[in-house]
Amino acid sequence: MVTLAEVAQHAGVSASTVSYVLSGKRSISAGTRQRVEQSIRELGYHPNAGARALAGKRSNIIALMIPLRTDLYVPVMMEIAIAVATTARTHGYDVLLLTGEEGPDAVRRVTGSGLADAMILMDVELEDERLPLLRGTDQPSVLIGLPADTDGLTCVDLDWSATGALCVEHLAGLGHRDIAVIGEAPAVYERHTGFAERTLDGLRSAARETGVRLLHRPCEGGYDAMALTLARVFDERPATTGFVVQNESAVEPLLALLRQQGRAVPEDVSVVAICPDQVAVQASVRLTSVAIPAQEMGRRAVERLVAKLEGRGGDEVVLLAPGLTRRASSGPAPAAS
Amino acid sequence: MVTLAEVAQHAGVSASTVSYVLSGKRSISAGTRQRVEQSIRELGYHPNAGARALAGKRSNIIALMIPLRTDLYVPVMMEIAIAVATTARTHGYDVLLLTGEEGPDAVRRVTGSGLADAMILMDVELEDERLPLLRGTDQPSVLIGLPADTDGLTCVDLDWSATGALCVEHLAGLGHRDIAVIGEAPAVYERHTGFAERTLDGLRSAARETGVRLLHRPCEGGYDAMALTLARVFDERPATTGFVVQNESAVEPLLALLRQQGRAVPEDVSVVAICPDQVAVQASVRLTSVAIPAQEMGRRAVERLVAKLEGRGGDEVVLLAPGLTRRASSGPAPAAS
DNA sequence: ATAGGCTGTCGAAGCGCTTCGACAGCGCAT
DNA sequence: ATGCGCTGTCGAAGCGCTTCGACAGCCTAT
Repeated sequence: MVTLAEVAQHAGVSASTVSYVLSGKRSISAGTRQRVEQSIRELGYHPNAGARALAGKRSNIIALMIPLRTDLYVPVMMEIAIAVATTARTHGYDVLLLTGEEGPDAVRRVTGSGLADAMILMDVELEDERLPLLRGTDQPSVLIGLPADTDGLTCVDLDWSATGALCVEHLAGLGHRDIAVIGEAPAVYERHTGFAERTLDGLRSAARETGVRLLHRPCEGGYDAMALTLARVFDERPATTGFVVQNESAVEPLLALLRQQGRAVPEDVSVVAICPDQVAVQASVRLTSVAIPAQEMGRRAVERLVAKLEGRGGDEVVLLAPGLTRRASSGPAPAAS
Repeated sequence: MVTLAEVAQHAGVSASTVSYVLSGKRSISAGTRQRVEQSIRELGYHPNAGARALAGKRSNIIALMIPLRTDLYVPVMMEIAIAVATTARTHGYDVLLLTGEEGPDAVRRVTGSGLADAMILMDVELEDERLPLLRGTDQPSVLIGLPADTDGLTCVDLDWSATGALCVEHLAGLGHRDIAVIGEAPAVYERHTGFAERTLDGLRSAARETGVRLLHRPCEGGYDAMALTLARVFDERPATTGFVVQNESAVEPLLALLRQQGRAVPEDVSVVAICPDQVAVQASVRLTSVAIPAQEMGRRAVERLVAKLEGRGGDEVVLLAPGLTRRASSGPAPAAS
């Protein structure tokens, strides 16, 4: 393994000079710089990460804590993770992957050991047990998701409340008066995951304002669960003509069931999904949807974090504005029969 | 930040003693050990990762290189990544997340800087450009996937050839004589991803042995692409009664289309999928499937890697035996009309 | 009683880097 | 011609840990 000292010797300068060439923290004459850079290339030098972290007091690593559960929004999580990794690299950081499994201990371990300079937390619950630790340390962090109390925290999230409202407004504008919401699995609500509850708030208040009747039913993914839920919905509200689907894995089952029951989309029933665009366009009916901007969430989280690491900017809550794309699954409400 | 020296002082011993308590590399009297452990707890000490890496010449980090593409097998990738992270933790390692984006450079960077002690590569192509680097370094690595030449490499993968064979044998055993294979997207074959080609080999040789006619068609995910592919299949081979689907995101569209065309599953047409079990049971017809054991692949990869890091065991190719689970989507071939 | 071997602990060196203060050499203003 | 401030480079200290050799004290075999 090539060391700084070897590079220095090869270039005929001192170790500190090489270090300054690398960091740019002091001015170096053009000639020296070139000689050093040449030596670095010739020897294939890579600075040793451990030594760097020890001497420089920063590891250039960002920890990313992803949920252990694979039941929820897998493609979204994956996309966020990849966006985080890619964006981090463009800022010179690597990403350490932590699973939610260790919980608060992972936070303690990482901050305590200097393994990472900062962390990004996903799947934040309203009263997350990791939050007190984050508030109690001076290590920068960013949450993807919004807890109940954002005081002293930096958060990046889709504006779920506005997302919910957008869905209802779209359907209401098309004349639908009875709307059913196919929600996330019950476990998601029990866990008090912020986005689910906020979406519901948005849906409800928009329903109130537009005078629409709203029926919300949590639903596991999959065909059987959806069949059961759908039967109950039409049982309770036979006049339902609009659906808002939040659970990605309930979308295709819903469409299949509606087709099977002879309800045409969008002639008889309109469907709006909250899901990544890719899912919306690949479905059996091209779905009117509000996109979950996973990539942007990951990117923005890293950018906020890097800003904090560089001393720019403090705590802030970034809420991304939702956008609805109209596709083939929504249309005017059928004339009342 | 608490240091080793502070712990030592607090416990009334020397720094090296504390170090030996932590590492267990020399015997320590019970009394001393207890006093040291007590001090560690009281002070909330966490060893500094950088210093440890520098002095100990190992970072206790495993690098995991995942594909940048989000078009392929996302849930499988995610599940593997999580299994890797979890298993690594049980062996005392953390996981660094690299995206394929940097390609071979990432390998150089990580091995050169001592950032990670070892690496796991996913999405390995038959002639992967990262392989020469791996062969040329003494840093241990494990591939998830099988390149053309496995000499000097350790690989973990599902036995895709046997997987393909299993699918055909199952359908042939049920009396199907004409089988269509809905493959991965064309891009996957063009990239020469090993698993796709190997599966095809397995399918073909089993078809030869069982005297079954096989039609293979690559297919993008989504409803529209599937519709096109399906039309072509029945056009070319009207007598097709069996389907093997490798592309996860083509499964549900296929089922919907068959239903729409009045072909009952499994009475008229049988479907076997190659996908994670979760997908198979959540589909609109519970699918007969060969599972992709994502978790086990991740776990096994880490275990091989840790073995190599500890000097146990050398290169080895681990092929996991596939298992077919019969569910509701396959049945006897209909009597020839 | 004495030599030899353990066991448990310590001090010091060193891992490869960053960074601070020092200073040589230069050009400029006086 | 002298002094001053720059610019570019260097040497040394130190980051927090691991590990090696040394050695004190004790037990066992002679």
